[in-house]
Amino acid sequence: MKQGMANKGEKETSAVDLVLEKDEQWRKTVTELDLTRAEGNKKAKLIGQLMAQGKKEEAQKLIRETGQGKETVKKLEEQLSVLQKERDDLLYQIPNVPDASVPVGTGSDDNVVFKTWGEPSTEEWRLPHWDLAAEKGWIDFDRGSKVTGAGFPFYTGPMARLQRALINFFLDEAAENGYTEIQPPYFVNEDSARGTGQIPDKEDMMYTIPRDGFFAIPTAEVPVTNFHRDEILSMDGLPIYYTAYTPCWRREAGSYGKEVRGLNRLHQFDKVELVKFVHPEKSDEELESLREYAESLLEKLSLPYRTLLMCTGDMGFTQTKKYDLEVWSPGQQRWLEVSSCSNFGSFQARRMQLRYRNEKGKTEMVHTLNGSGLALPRVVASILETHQTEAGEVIIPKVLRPYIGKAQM
RNA sequence: GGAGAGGUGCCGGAGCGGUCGAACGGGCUCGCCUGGAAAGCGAGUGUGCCGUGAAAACGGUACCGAGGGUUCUAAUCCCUCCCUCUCCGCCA
Repeated sequence: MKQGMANKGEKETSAVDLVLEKDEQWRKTVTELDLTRAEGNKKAKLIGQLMAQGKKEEAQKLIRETGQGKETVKKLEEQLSVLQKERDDLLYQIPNVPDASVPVGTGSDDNVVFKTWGEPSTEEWRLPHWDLAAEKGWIDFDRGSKVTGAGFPFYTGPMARLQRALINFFLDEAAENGYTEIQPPYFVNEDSARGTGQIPDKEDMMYTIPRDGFFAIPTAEVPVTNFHRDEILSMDGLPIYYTAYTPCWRREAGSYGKEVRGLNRLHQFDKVELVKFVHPEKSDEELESLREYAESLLEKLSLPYRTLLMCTGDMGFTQTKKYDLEVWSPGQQRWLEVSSCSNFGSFQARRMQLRYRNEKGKTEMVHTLNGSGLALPRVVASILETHQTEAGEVIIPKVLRPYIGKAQM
Protein backbone atom coordinates (compact mmCIF):
# COMPACT_ATOMS: atom_id res chain seq x y z
CA MET A 1 0.00 0.00 0.00
CA LYS A 2 2.62 2.46 1.10
CA GLN A 3 4.83 1.81 -1.91
CA GLY A 4 1.84 2.26 -4.18
CA MET A 5 0.90 5.51 -2.50
CA ALA A 6 4.44 6.80 -2.67
CA ASN A 7 4.58 5.96 -6.37
CA LYS A 8 1.44 8.00 -6.86
CA GLY A 9 3.23 10.93 -5.29
CA GLU A 10 1.67 10.84 -1.84
CA LYS A 11 4.24 12.25 0.55
CA GLU A 12 2.38 11.15 3.62
CA THR A 13 1.76 7.42 3.85
CA SER A 14 1.19 7.23 7.58
CA ALA A 15 -2.56 7.06 6.99
CA VAL A 16 -2.08 3.35 6.39
CA ASP A 17 -0.63 2.83 9.86
CA LEU A 18 -3.28 5.04 11.40
CA VAL A 19 -6.02 3.06 9.72
CA LEU A 20 -4.60 -0.20 11.01
CA GLU A 21 -4.34 1.27 14.46
CA LYS A 22 -7.90 2.62 14.42
CA ASP A 23 -9.15 -0.64 13.00
CA GLU A 24 -7.50 -2.58 15.79
CA GLN A 25 -9.31 -0.43 18.35
CA TRP A 26 -12.52 -0.68 16.38
CA ARG A 27 -12.36 -4.49 16.34
CA LYS A 28 -11.73 -4.66 20.04
CA THR A 29 -14.73 -2.45 20.65
CA VAL A 30 -16.93 -4.47 18.31
CA THR A 31 -16.07 -7.67 20.13
CA GLU A 32 -16.78 -6.07 23.47
CA LEU A 33 -20.04 -4.63 22.23
CA ASP A 34 -21.21 -7.91 20.69
CA LEU A 35 -20.46 -9.73 23.93
CA THR A 36 -22.37 -7.20 26.00
CA ARG A 37 -25.28 -7.35 23.62
CA ALA A 38 -25.31 -11.14 23.73
CA GLU A 39 -25.63 -10.96 27.48
CA GLY A 40 -28.48 -8.48 27.28
CA ASN A 41 -30.25 -10.51 24.63
CA LYS A 42 -30.03 -13.59 26.78
CA LYS A 43 -31.55 -11.79 29.75
CA ALA A 44 -34.33 -10.23 27.71
CA LYS A 45 -35.23 -13.61 26.31
CA LEU A 46 -35.31 -15.12 29.75
CA ILE A 47 -37.52 -12.32 31.03
CA GLY A 48 -39.90 -13.01 28.20
CA GLN A 49 -40.09 -16.66 29.13
CA LEU A 50 -40.62 -15.91 32.81
CA MET A 51 -43.38 -13.46 32.00
CA ALA A 52 -45.06 -16.05 29.83
CA GLN A 53 -44.93 -18.49 32.71
CA GLY A 54 -46.38 -15.90 35.05
CA LYS A 55 -43.28 -15.69 37.23
CA LYS A 56 -43.50 -11.95 37.64
CA GLU A 57 -41.26 -11.49 40.66
CA GLU A 58 -38.37 -13.37 39.11
CA ALA A 59 -38.79 -11.34 35.93
CA GLN A 60 -38.81 -8.07 37.87
CA LYS A 61 -35.66 -9.10 39.62
CA LEU A 62 -33.93 -9.70 36.30
CA ILE A 63 -35.17 -6.42 34.87
CA ARG A 64 -33.52 -4.58 37.71
CA GLU A 65 -30.22 -6.24 36.80
CA THR A 66 -30.20 -5.00 33.21
CA GLY A 67 -29.27 -1.41 33.97
CA GLN A 68 -25.49 -1.43 33.69
CA GLY A 69 -25.56 -3.63 30.61
CA LYS A 70 -27.65 -1.04 28.81
CA GLU A 71 -25.28 1.69 29.88
CA THR A 72 -22.31 -0.28 28.59
CA VAL A 73 -23.96 -0.93 25.24
CA LYS A 74 -24.76 2.74 24.78
CA LYS A 75 -21.24 3.79 25.71
CA LEU A 76 -19.64 1.21 23.42
CA GLU A 77 -21.90 2.15 20.55
CA GLU A 78 -20.82 5.74 20.83
CA GLN A 79 -17.17 4.77 20.97
CA LEU A 80 -17.62 2.49 18.03
CA SER A 81 -19.22 5.06 15.79
CA VAL A 82 -16.47 7.55 16.60
CA LEU A 83 -13.77 4.98 15.86
CA GLN A 84 -15.49 3.92 12.70
CA LYS A 85 -15.77 7.45 11.41
CA GLU A 86 -12.13 8.18 12.23
CA ARG A 87 -11.03 4.99 10.53
CA ASP A 88 -13.21 5.48 7.47
CA ASP A 89 -12.25 9.12 7.03
CA LEU A 90 -8.65 7.96 6.86
CA LEU A 91 -9.55 5.05 4.64
CA TYR A 92 -11.30 7.26 2.11
CA GLN A 93 -8.13 9.32 1.78
CA ILE A 94 -6.05 6.35 0.72
CA PRO A 95 -5.73 6.17 -3.06
CA ASN A 96 -5.98 3.10 -5.20
CA VAL A 97 -2.71 1.25 -5.74
CA PRO A 98 -1.20 1.31 -9.24
CA ASP A 99 -0.98 -1.88 -11.26
CA ALA A 100 2.46 -3.46 -11.58
CA SER A 101 2.52 -2.68 -15.31
CA VAL A 102 2.27 1.07 -14.71
CA PRO A 103 5.53 2.99 -15.13
CA VAL A 104 6.70 4.67 -11.96
CA GLY A 105 7.04 8.42 -12.36
CA THR A 106 6.36 11.75 -10.75
CA GLY A 107 4.49 13.74 -13.37
CA SER A 108 3.37 14.14 -16.96
CA ASP A 109 6.95 13.94 -18.25
CA ASP A 110 7.11 10.33 -17.15
CA ASN A 111 4.06 9.18 -19.06
CA VAL A 112 4.85 6.71 -21.78
CA VAL A 113 3.74 7.21 -25.37
CA PHE A 114 2.03 3.91 -25.94
CA LYS A 115 0.91 4.46 -29.50
CA THR A 116 0.63 7.12 -32.17
CA TRP A 117 -1.70 7.14 -35.14
CA GLY A 118 -1.78 9.45 -38.14
CA GLU A 119 0.44 12.34 -39.14
CA PRO A 120 0.18 15.35 -36.85
CA SER A 121 0.05 18.35 -39.20
CA THR A 122 2.54 21.13 -38.60
CA GLU A 123 1.25 23.41 -41.35
CA GLU A 124 1.06 27.00 -40.14
CA TRP A 125 -1.92 28.25 -42.11
CA ARG A 126 -4.63 26.51 -40.09
CA LEU A 127 -6.68 28.75 -37.83
CA PRO A 128 -7.22 27.70 -34.24
CA HIS A 129 -10.78 26.51 -33.85
CA TRP A 130 -11.82 29.57 -31.86
CA ASP A 131 -10.81 31.91 -34.65
CA LEU A 132 -12.55 29.84 -37.32
CA ALA A 133 -15.65 29.43 -35.16
CA ALA A 134 -15.78 33.17 -34.47
CA GLU A 135 -15.35 33.98 -38.16
CA LYS A 136 -18.18 31.64 -39.10
CA GLY A 137 -20.39 32.48 -36.15
CA TRP A 138 -20.51 28.88 -35.00
CA ILE A 139 -19.71 29.19 -31.33
CA ASP A 140 -20.86 32.08 -29.18
CA PHE A 141 -18.68 32.37 -26.12
CA ASP A 142 -19.72 35.94 -25.32
CA ARG A 143 -23.41 35.25 -25.14
CA GLY A 144 -22.62 32.13 -23.13
CA SER A 145 -20.82 34.33 -20.63
CA LYS A 146 -23.74 36.74 -20.55
CA VAL A 147 -26.37 34.08 -20.08
CA THR A 148 -24.47 31.85 -17.67
CA GLY A 149 -20.76 32.53 -17.28
CA ALA A 150 -17.36 31.78 -18.74
CA GLY A 151 -17.04 28.22 -19.96
CA PHE A 152 -20.67 27.84 -20.98
CA PRO A 153 -20.70 28.46 -24.73
CA PHE A 154 -23.57 28.42 -27.20
CA TYR A 155 -23.17 26.27 -30.29
CA THR A 156 -25.15 27.62 -33.19
CA GLY A 157 -26.35 26.43 -36.59
CA PRO A 158 -24.05 23.88 -38.22
CA MET A 159 -21.97 23.64 -35.05
CA ALA A 160 -24.98 22.57 -32.99
CA ARG A 161 -25.70 20.07 -35.72
CA LEU A 162 -22.13 18.77 -35.60
CA GLN A 163 -22.42 18.26 -31.87
CA ARG A 164 -25.57 16.27 -32.26
CA ALA A 165 -24.04 14.25 -35.08
CA LEU A 166 -21.06 13.32 -32.92
CA ILE A 167 -23.26 12.29 -30.02
CA ASN A 168 -25.31 10.05 -32.27
CA PHE A 169 -22.26 8.64 -34.00
CA PHE A 170 -20.59 7.79 -30.69
CA LEU A 171 -23.72 6.21 -29.26
CA ASP A 172 -24.40 4.18 -32.39
CA GLU A 173 -20.82 2.94 -32.53
CA ALA A 174 -20.92 1.94 -28.88
CA ALA A 175 -24.19 0.09 -29.38
CA GLU A 176 -22.66 -1.81 -32.28
CA ASN A 177 -19.77 -2.79 -30.04
CA GLY A 178 -21.94 -4.32 -27.36
CA TYR A 179 -22.57 -1.38 -25.07
CA THR A 180 -26.12 -0.94 -23.80
CA GLU A 181 -27.27 2.64 -24.04
CA ILE A 182 -28.36 4.30 -20.84
CA GLN A 183 -29.79 7.72 -20.19
CA PRO A 184 -29.01 8.53 -16.57
CA PRO A 185 -29.99 11.36 -14.22
CA TYR A 186 -27.77 14.42 -14.44
CA PHE A 187 -27.80 15.01 -10.70
CA VAL A 188 -26.67 12.46 -8.14
CA ASN A 189 -26.79 12.25 -4.37
CA GLU A 190 -23.86 12.15 -1.99
CA ASP A 191 -23.68 8.37 -1.73
CA SER A 192 -23.23 8.12 -5.47
CA ALA A 193 -20.54 10.78 -5.52
CA ARG A 194 -18.70 8.82 -2.86
CA GLY A 195 -19.27 5.52 -4.61
CA THR A 196 -17.19 6.43 -7.63
CA GLY A 197 -14.65 8.35 -5.57
CA GLN A 198 -15.47 11.97 -6.45
CA ILE A 199 -15.92 12.44 -2.72
CA PRO A 200 -13.61 13.19 -1.04
CA ASP A 201 -11.00 13.36 -3.79
CA LYS A 202 -12.64 15.70 -6.26
CA GLU A 203 -15.46 17.21 -4.31
CA ASP A 204 -14.50 20.75 -5.27
CA MET A 205 -14.81 20.07 -8.95
CA MET A 206 -18.53 19.39 -8.76
CA TYR A 207 -21.33 21.92 -8.93
CA THR A 208 -23.74 21.42 -6.06
CA ILE A 209 -27.44 21.88 -5.50
CA PRO A 210 -27.23 22.25 -1.73
CA ARG A 211 -30.91 22.74 -1.06
CA ASP A 212 -31.64 19.25 -2.34
CA GLY A 213 -28.33 17.60 -1.52
CA PHE A 214 -27.47 16.95 -5.16
CA PHE A 215 -24.33 17.16 -7.24
CA ALA A 216 -24.37 17.99 -10.94
CA ILE A 217 -22.56 15.11 -12.59
CA PRO A 218 -18.97 15.81 -13.71
CA THR A 219 -19.19 12.73 -15.94
CA ALA A 220 -21.73 10.02 -16.75
CA GLU A 221 -19.38 7.64 -14.97
CA VAL A 222 -20.97 8.68 -11.68
CA PRO A 223 -24.63 7.82 -12.28
CA VAL A 224 -23.91 4.91 -14.61
CA THR A 225 -21.42 3.16 -12.31
CA ASN A 226 -23.72 3.72 -9.35
CA PHE A 227 -26.55 2.11 -11.33
CA HIS A 228 -25.55 -1.19 -9.72
CA ARG A 229 -24.52 0.16 -6.32
CA ASP A 230 -25.40 -2.17 -3.41
CA GLU A 231 -26.13 -5.05 -5.73
CA ILE A 232 -24.92 -8.60 -6.11
CA LEU A 233 -24.59 -9.38 -9.79
CA SER A 234 -24.73 -12.90 -11.13
CA MET A 235 -21.49 -14.13 -12.63
CA ASP A 236 -23.23 -15.18 -15.83
CA GLY A 237 -24.31 -11.59 -16.28
CA LEU A 238 -20.72 -10.32 -16.48
CA PRO A 239 -19.28 -8.46 -18.20
CA ILE A 240 -21.78 -5.60 -18.40
CA TYR A 241 -21.11 -2.77 -20.84
CA TYR A 242 -22.97 0.53 -20.73
CA THR A 243 -22.74 3.70 -22.73
CA ALA A 244 -24.35 7.02 -21.93
CA TYR A 245 -24.44 10.47 -23.40
CA THR A 246 -24.65 13.27 -20.85
CA PRO A 247 -23.61 16.84 -20.39
CA CYS A 248 -20.82 17.12 -17.82
CA TRP A 249 -20.31 19.96 -15.39
CA ARG A 250 -16.98 20.80 -13.85
CA ARG A 251 -16.04 23.81 -11.82
CA GLU A 252 -12.40 23.68 -12.96
CA ALA A 253 -11.44 26.21 -10.32
CA GLY A 254 -8.29 28.16 -11.00
CA SER A 255 -7.86 27.45 -14.70
CA TYR A 256 -6.90 30.40 -16.88
CA GLY A 257 -4.92 31.37 -19.95
CA LYS A 258 -4.38 29.64 -23.25
CA GLU A 259 -4.88 26.27 -21.66
CA VAL A 260 -8.57 27.07 -21.42
CA ARG A 261 -8.95 29.06 -24.62
CA GLY A 262 -11.86 28.17 -26.88
CA LEU A 263 -13.11 24.65 -26.39
CA ASN A 264 -10.03 23.48 -24.53
CA ARG A 265 -11.65 23.53 -21.14
CA LEU A 266 -15.27 24.24 -20.35
CA HIS A 267 -17.56 24.21 -17.35
CA GLN A 268 -20.19 22.37 -19.32
CA PHE A 269 -19.45 19.93 -22.09
CA ASP A 270 -20.92 16.89 -23.75
CA LYS A 271 -19.50 13.43 -23.52
CA VAL A 272 -20.37 9.88 -24.39
CA GLU A 273 -19.11 7.63 -21.65
CA LEU A 274 -18.35 3.91 -21.58
CA VAL A 275 -18.63 1.90 -18.37
CA LYS A 276 -17.76 -1.74 -17.77
CA PHE A 277 -18.47 -4.10 -14.89
CA VAL A 278 -16.25 -7.15 -15.19
CA HIS A 279 -14.90 -10.25 -13.48
CA PRO A 280 -11.74 -9.33 -11.50
CA GLU A 281 -9.55 -11.60 -13.60
CA LYS A 282 -10.71 -9.97 -16.80
CA SER A 283 -10.17 -6.32 -16.01
CA ASP A 284 -6.69 -6.12 -17.55
CA GLU A 285 -7.84 -7.29 -20.94
CA GLU A 286 -11.05 -5.30 -20.64
CA LEU A 287 -9.00 -2.15 -20.26
CA GLU A 288 -7.11 -2.92 -23.45
CA SER A 289 -10.30 -3.52 -25.43
CA LEU A 290 -11.81 -0.35 -24.00
CA ARG A 291 -8.76 1.61 -25.11
CA GLU A 292 -8.79 0.03 -28.54
CA TYR A 293 -12.43 0.87 -28.97
CA ALA A 294 -11.92 4.53 -28.02
CA GLU A 295 -8.96 4.71 -30.39
CA SER A 296 -11.07 3.33 -33.22
CA LEU A 297 -13.39 6.33 -32.93
CA LEU A 298 -10.58 8.79 -33.58
CA GLU A 299 -9.41 6.70 -36.49
CA LYS A 300 -12.88 6.73 -38.02
CA LEU A 301 -12.91 10.50 -37.67
CA SER A 302 -9.45 10.63 -39.33
CA LEU A 303 -7.96 12.54 -36.42
CA PRO A 304 -4.29 11.89 -35.62
CA TYR A 305 -3.80 10.98 -32.00
CA ARG A 306 -1.47 9.41 -29.52
CA THR A 307 -2.15 7.16 -26.57
CA LEU A 308 -0.31 7.70 -23.32
CA LEU A 309 0.15 5.15 -20.62
CA MET A 310 -0.05 7.31 -17.55
CA CYS A 311 2.71 6.96 -15.00
CA THR A 312 2.05 6.43 -11.30
CA GLY A 313 2.46 10.09 -10.45
CA ASP A 314 0.04 11.37 -13.08
CA MET A 315 -2.80 8.90 -13.04
CA GLY A 316 -5.09 10.04 -10.29
CA PHE A 317 -6.51 8.86 -7.04
CA THR A 318 -8.91 6.13 -8.05
CA GLN A 319 -7.26 4.21 -10.88
CA THR A 320 -5.00 1.18 -11.00
CA LYS A 321 -4.08 1.90 -14.60
CA LYS A 322 -5.00 4.58 -17.06
CA TYR A 323 -4.55 5.44 -20.72
CA ASP A 324 -5.12 8.92 -22.04
CA LEU A 325 -6.00 9.45 -25.67
CA GLU A 326 -4.81 12.77 -27.01
CA VAL A 327 -5.95 14.17 -30.32
CA TRP A 328 -3.73 16.47 -32.31
CA SER A 329 -4.78 20.11 -32.56
CA PRO A 330 -2.96 21.51 -35.59
CA GLY A 331 -4.29 25.03 -34.98
CA GLN A 332 -2.69 25.05 -31.55
CA GLN A 333 0.15 22.67 -32.30
CA ARG A 334 -0.56 20.65 -29.20
CA TRP A 335 -2.16 17.46 -28.01
CA LEU A 336 -5.60 17.55 -26.39
CA GLU A 337 -6.94 14.85 -24.12
CA VAL A 338 -10.22 13.48 -25.44
CA SER A 339 -10.49 10.21 -23.59
CA SER A 340 -9.26 8.68 -20.43
CA CYS A 341 -9.62 4.92 -20.16
CA SER A 342 -9.22 3.62 -16.64
CA ASN A 343 -9.28 0.45 -14.65
CA PHE A 344 -10.42 0.96 -11.07
CA GLY A 345 -9.98 -2.59 -9.94
CA SER A 346 -12.23 -3.14 -6.93
CA PHE A 347 -11.77 0.42 -5.65
CA GLN A 348 -15.16 1.73 -6.69
CA ALA A 349 -16.87 -1.61 -6.10
CA ARG A 350 -15.75 -1.61 -2.47
CA ARG A 351 -17.18 1.83 -1.94
CA MET A 352 -20.40 0.85 -3.65
CA GLN A 353 -20.74 -2.62 -2.13
CA LEU A 354 -20.96 -3.87 -5.69
CA ARG A 355 -20.32 -7.60 -5.83
CA TYR A 356 -20.93 -10.70 -7.86
CA ARG A 357 -21.41 -14.29 -6.81
CA ASN A 358 -18.53 -16.54 -7.83
CA GLU A 359 -18.42 -20.24 -8.74
CA LYS A 360 -18.53 -21.23 -5.09
CA GLY A 361 -21.46 -18.98 -4.33
CA LYS A 362 -19.31 -16.51 -2.41
CA THR A 363 -19.60 -12.81 -2.97
CA GLU A 364 -16.63 -10.97 -4.42
CA MET A 365 -16.06 -7.42 -5.55
CA VAL A 366 -16.43 -6.80 -9.27
CA HIS A 367 -13.97 -4.65 -11.17
CA THR A 368 -15.13 -1.43 -12.80
CA LEU A 369 -13.67 0.41 -15.76
CA ASN A 370 -14.62 3.41 -17.76
CA GLY A 371 -13.50 5.55 -20.61
CA SER A 372 -14.71 8.41 -22.68
CA GLY A 373 -16.00 7.49 -26.06
CA LEU A 374 -15.50 10.42 -26.55
CA ALA A 375 -15.60 13.90 -25.00
CA LEU A 376 -16.94 16.31 -27.59
CA PRO A 377 -15.34 19.75 -27.31
CA ARG A 378 -11.76 18.84 -28.09
CA VAL A 379 -12.83 16.41 -30.77
CA VAL A 380 -14.78 19.30 -32.30
CA ALA A 381 -11.74 21.54 -31.94
CA SER A 382 -9.58 19.01 -33.71
CA ILE A 383 -12.13 18.42 -36.47
CA LEU A 384 -12.35 22.16 -37.13
CA GLU A 385 -8.59 22.42 -37.37
CA THR A 386 -7.57 19.09 -38.90
CA HIS A 387 -10.21 19.01 -41.58
CA GLN A 388 -9.96 22.70 -42.32
CA THR A 389 -9.22 23.72 -45.91
CA GLU A 390 -7.19 26.73 -46.91
CA ALA A 391 -10.45 28.30 -48.05
CA GLY A 392 -11.72 28.14 -44.51
CA GLU A 393 -14.14 25.28 -45.06
CA VAL A 394 -14.37 22.22 -42.87
CA ILE A 395 -14.59 18.84 -44.55
CA ILE A 396 -16.91 16.65 -42.55
CA PRO A 397 -15.52 13.17 -41.83
CA LYS A 398 -17.28 10.50 -43.89
CA VAL A 399 -18.71 8.70 -40.87
CA LEU A 400 -20.53 11.84 -39.77
CA ARG A 401 -22.05 12.70 -43.13
CA PRO A 402 -25.12 10.47 -42.70
CA TYR A 403 -25.87 12.41 -39.52
CA ILE A 404 -25.34 15.83 -41.07
CA GLY A 405 -26.34 15.40 -44.66
CA LYS A 406 -23.46 17.48 -45.93
CA ALA A 407 -19.85 16.90 -46.85
CA GLN A 408 -18.55 20.21 -45.62
CA MET A 409 -19.47 23.21 -43.57
C1' G B 1 -48.19 21.82 -3.66
C1' G B 2 -52.79 19.41 -0.80
C1' A B 3 -55.29 14.71 1.10
C1' G B 4 -54.89 9.52 1.94
C1' A B 5 -52.45 4.49 1.74
C1' G B 6 -48.03 2.00 2.04
C1' G B 7 -42.51 0.53 2.13
C1' U B 8 -40.88 -6.89 5.15
C1' G B 9 -36.23 -12.01 2.16
C1' C B 10 -35.16 -13.42 -5.33
C1' C B 11 -40.81 -12.25 -6.00
C1' G B 12 -45.81 -12.11 -3.79
C1' G B 13 -47.50 -11.68 1.03
C1' A B 14 -48.47 -12.48 6.66
C1' G B 15 -46.83 -10.65 11.26
C1' C B 16 -48.32 -5.02 14.44
C1' G B 17 -44.17 -5.34 21.73
C1' G B 18 -41.14 -11.22 23.78
C1' U B 19 -40.21 -17.93 21.83
C1' C B 20 -39.39 -13.46 14.53
C1' G B 21 -34.14 -13.72 10.39
C1' A B 22 -39.20 -13.57 10.18
C1' A B 23 -45.63 -17.82 8.72
C1' C B 24 -47.57 -19.12 3.93
C1' G B 25 -47.27 -19.23 -1.47
C1' G B 26 -44.20 -18.76 -5.84
C1' G B 27 -39.26 -19.01 -7.78
C1' C B 28 -34.44 -21.20 -7.70
C1' U B 29 -30.79 -25.37 -6.30
C1' C B 30 -30.03 -30.47 -5.05
C1' G B 31 -32.18 -35.35 -4.46
C1' C B 32 -36.25 -39.05 -5.30
C1' C B 33 -39.70 -40.56 -9.01
C1' U B 34 -39.54 -41.11 -15.01
C1' G B 35 -37.32 -44.12 -21.02
C1' G B 36 -37.21 -38.63 -20.85
C1' A B 37 -40.09 -34.60 -19.20
C1' A B 38 -44.36 -32.51 -16.58
C1' A B 39 -46.84 -33.34 -12.16
C1' G B 40 -45.72 -35.13 -7.34
C1' C B 41 -42.52 -35.94 -3.00
C1' G B 42 -38.16 -34.60 0.27
C1' A B 43 -34.25 -31.18 1.65
C1' G B 44 -32.00 -26.58 1.08
C1' U B 45 -32.13 -21.41 -0.30
C1' G B 46 -29.98 -13.61 2.48
C1' U B 47 -26.27 -9.91 3.54
C1' G B 48 -22.62 -7.05 6.50
C1' C B 49 -19.40 -7.22 10.60
C1' C B 50 -16.46 -9.57 14.84
C1' G B 51 -14.19 -14.12 16.58
C1' U B 52 -12.12 -19.37 16.00
C1' G B 53 -10.20 -22.23 11.75
C1' A B 54 -5.39 -23.87 6.60
C1' A B 55 -10.19 -24.67 4.73
C1' A B 56 -14.98 -26.55 4.99
C1' A B 57 -17.42 -24.74 8.72
C1' C B 58 -18.85 -22.99 13.37
C1' G B 59 -20.04 -19.23 17.34
C1' G B 60 -21.62 -14.16 18.22
C1' U B 61 -23.80 -9.67 16.53
C1' A B 62 -26.48 -6.39 13.30
C1' C B 63 -29.98 -5.76 9.34
C1' C B 64 -37.94 -6.03 8.06
C1' G B 65 -36.96 2.02 3.40
C1' A B 66 -32.97 5.50 6.26
C1' G B 67 -31.71 7.89 10.82
C1' G B 68 -32.97 8.97 15.88
C1' G B 69 -36.07 7.80 20.40
C1' U B 70 -39.19 4.89 24.14
C1' U B 71 -38.61 -0.14 26.50
C1' C B 72 -35.71 -5.40 30.32
C1' U B 73 -37.37 -6.63 25.05
C1' A B 74 -39.17 -3.19 18.63
C1' A B 75 -40.33 -5.53 11.90
C1' U B 76 -44.13 -4.25 15.56
C1' C B 77 -44.89 2.04 19.62
C1' C B 78 -43.09 7.53 18.91
C1' C B 79 -40.30 11.44 15.95
C1' U B 80 -37.64 13.17 11.46
C1' C B 81 -36.36 12.18 6.55
C1' C B 82 -36.48 9.39 1.81
C1' C B 83 -39.23 6.55 -1.61
C1' U B 84 -43.77 4.22 -3.91
C1' C B 85 -49.04 4.17 -4.94
C1' U B 86 -54.23 6.58 -5.25
C1' C B 87 -57.10 11.14 -5.63
C1' C B 88 -56.94 16.60 -6.28
C1' G B 89 -54.08 20.81 -8.03
C1' C B 90 -50.21 22.35 -11.33
C1' C B 91 -47.50 21.16 -15.60
C1' A B 92 -43.22 19.85 -20.51
